[in-house]
Amino acid sequence: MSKCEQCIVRELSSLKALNKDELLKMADCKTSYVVKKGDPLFEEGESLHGVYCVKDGIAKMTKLSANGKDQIIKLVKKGELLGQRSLISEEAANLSAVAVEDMEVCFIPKTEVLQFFNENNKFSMELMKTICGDLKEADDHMVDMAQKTVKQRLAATLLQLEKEFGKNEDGSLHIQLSREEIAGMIGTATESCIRLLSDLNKEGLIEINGKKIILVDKNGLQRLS
Amino acid sequence: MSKCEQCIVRELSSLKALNKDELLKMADCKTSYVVKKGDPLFEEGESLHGVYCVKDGIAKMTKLSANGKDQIIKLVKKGELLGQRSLISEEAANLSAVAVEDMEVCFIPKTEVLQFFNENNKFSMELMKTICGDLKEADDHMVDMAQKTVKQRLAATLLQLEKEFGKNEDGSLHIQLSREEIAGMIGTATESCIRLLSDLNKEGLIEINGKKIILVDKNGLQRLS
DNA sequence: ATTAAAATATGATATTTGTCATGCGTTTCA
DNA sequence: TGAAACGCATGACAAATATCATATTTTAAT
Repeated sequence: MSKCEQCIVRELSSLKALNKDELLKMADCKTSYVVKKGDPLFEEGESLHGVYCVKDGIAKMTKLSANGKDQIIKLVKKGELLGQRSLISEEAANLSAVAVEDMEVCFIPKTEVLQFFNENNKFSMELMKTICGDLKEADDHMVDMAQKTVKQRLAATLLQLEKEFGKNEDGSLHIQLSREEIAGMIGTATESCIRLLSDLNKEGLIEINGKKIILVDKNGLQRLS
Repeated sequence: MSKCEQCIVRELSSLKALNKDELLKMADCKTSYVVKKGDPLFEEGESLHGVYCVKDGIAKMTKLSANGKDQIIKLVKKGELLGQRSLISEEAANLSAVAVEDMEVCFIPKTEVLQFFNENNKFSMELMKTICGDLKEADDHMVDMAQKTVKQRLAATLLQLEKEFGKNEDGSLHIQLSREEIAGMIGTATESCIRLLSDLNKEGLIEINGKKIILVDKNGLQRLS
């Protein structure tokens, strides 16, 4: 069992507020998993018995809409925690979490997290700030959803993907999503998404090579969004 | 200065977790306001120095979009708190709060709320649960925004308005919003909103008498949404 | 290596939604 | 009290987006 004390990604989440004793305790009760691309960590409606700390890889948080399409609410990357809200609310998961690329995660049981939460003020404050940040983001996102065109949302999403997940040496987005997933992020039909990507390509704002997408004219994309 | 101890609306929010001493302390430092319909409590970008407790009336939380339209994120009614997120995040307000009808509110300074938050575990837990609830709602709302048609969102919104704010003796919605405000809730153009209300009227699902709206066929609306 | 399945791409078309113009009744206020 | 501003309503049209069909390419499985 690896030591949480030496785990770097811990520094990126609320867990950075934990002290040495708490880290030792956590190392004792956590379990590590590997989750393959496409596999779920948990499903909407499931009741969670702890939180997941993402050591590596990326997950998408999705919700199934009435018409059968998966809407992607948020992408979660290395260092972030999954399932915090359900834990606090004492409710079943509102969203599903599915690996977008192979992941390494640690599962930390509910009892431990709640104990840290109750006994370590700094930790609870950090956790709250994270959730408040999610709320702000969700509100902002909602305005975009309601008021921007699909093309504007696509441009904004591409910029966000590069900013949040970086790019490869060849300049292409590091995170590789299917067209269907991109459509699920911006809230549109897959065909529309493909079509608009083609448009952006023709307009010289991006460059498409199969699954690889390069943002050629970021200022242009910014102006568009 | 009225006593918080005897204030009924307090029971409806996280403030119900406060003990007698804390309530006495709060009564000492709070200030009461009357806010007229259309007047703002605070504006997006402003930094808040406390939270507002709504004693009576309704406020809309809005965000101005790039194209100049006000998107309504949430309606806040008697018993709810305003500005909690900004307080925890230590950030400027992300949304504006404007009275939709005449309001009575109490302002509670930041220092007090933070002290309760740090010293009263039950209070902080309640506050967190409220914010978690807001987050869940925002996520759900986002899916609707992305995947439902304007008409479906209108139907859902009308049902929500009746459920949340009740109806008058004549069966009409108690809360009176302008067409522009309803459009701002569902994220569409005012004209589209008016047109779809007319449609629902013609289809016999609702009945319109000027500003009064009666939900005639709630099952029908439910099916639609 | 070959076939089946899935993802990507594009055209044609229907539907939804936004925009602009205009009219009418109410409210506001100088 | 009369003009101006505003909210509501509707038509005409344009633009955005979804849907259906079909082809091509890529990926996965046997």
